[in-house]
Amino acid sequence: MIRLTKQADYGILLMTQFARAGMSGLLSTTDLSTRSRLSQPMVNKTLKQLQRAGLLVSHRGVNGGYRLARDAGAITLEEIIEAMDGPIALTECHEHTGGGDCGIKATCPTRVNWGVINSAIRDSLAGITLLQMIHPLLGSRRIKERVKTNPV
Amino acid sequence: MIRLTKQADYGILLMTQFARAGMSGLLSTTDLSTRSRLSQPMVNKTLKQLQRAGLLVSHRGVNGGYRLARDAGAITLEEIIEAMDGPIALTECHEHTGGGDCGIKATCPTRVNWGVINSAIRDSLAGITLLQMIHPLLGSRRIKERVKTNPV
DNA sequence: CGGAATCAGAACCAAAAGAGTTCTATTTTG
DNA sequence: CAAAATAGAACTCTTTTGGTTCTGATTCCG
Repeated sequence: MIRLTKQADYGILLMTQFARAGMSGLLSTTDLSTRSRLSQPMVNKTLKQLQRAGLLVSHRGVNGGYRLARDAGAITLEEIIEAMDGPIALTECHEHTGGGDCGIKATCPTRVNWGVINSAIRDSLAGITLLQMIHPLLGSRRIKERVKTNPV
Repeated sequence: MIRLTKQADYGILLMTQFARAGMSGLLSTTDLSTRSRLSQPMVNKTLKQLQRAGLLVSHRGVNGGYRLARDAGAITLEEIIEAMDGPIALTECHEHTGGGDCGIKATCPTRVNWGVINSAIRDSLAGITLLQMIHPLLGSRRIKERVKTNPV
């Protein structure tokens, strides 16, 4: 089953909370834990990962918390998912990071197609911003139209 | 990490072998095991799943084997992947089969977007046929162009 | 200055999923 | 009937995922 991990799901959920709070909204782990009904340790872990990926900035100490590192319109689903789950690539031989090598890379006849497929999927996710996620009707109408008129 | 399971990978690999053999090519488990360097039990398991999904037809008995149920141009990656891995849906609440229900389905603000994203990905995979997979340069040039001019 | 609140990072454990093998039918051919 | 092949299920081992816990560092505020 091709599916996002729960981690990535949580990441997106929490990021939309930040998006609603705006650039200046500083939210702590406990804030978000009550808002999202996720356990505090889970929220904590997730936020730390998003911070390490540069999507959130942190402020320690009393009254600390996290806030968006960039405007919600400049953060895409692709970034959030990659921050949580690692590179998006359906096949190992096409990871961005270039790790896998199946041995027949140079001559593999289907390799070229996989590259295209992977980037199609990445582009789909890179085309959705946090801002669009919190304005579903507006965002999706635009996307739906594009998809309908331009099937891959 | 968003990734195909090995099962799906094997499924695609074996299906391309059938595509090369043509509609009338009858291949047995042992044939494919030697061709693909996969273990015989693994090939066996994979082919059985593809048969159950209606992508291959089987012939039992001596000199038996499998062959394509349809023309290679009429079989898509989406079908193969769904046959092996189950429904393609990044989020549980959007499975084709309508299983998951998170409880806030009716009001979930990001639900609409996920539907769009999922179908964009499904469409990407439904747009690639087995025939295109065995003619990589031809197939991918066409797709690449579409993707470039029409980002989702 | 000291304690409380908050983030940082790593280690750890249990549950679930994935990968692969084995075993027992059933069907077909010669 | 024997051999060759698929059909289907069960089973084990490993890896991944989901989640918690523990220790340490930083900042604010009385």
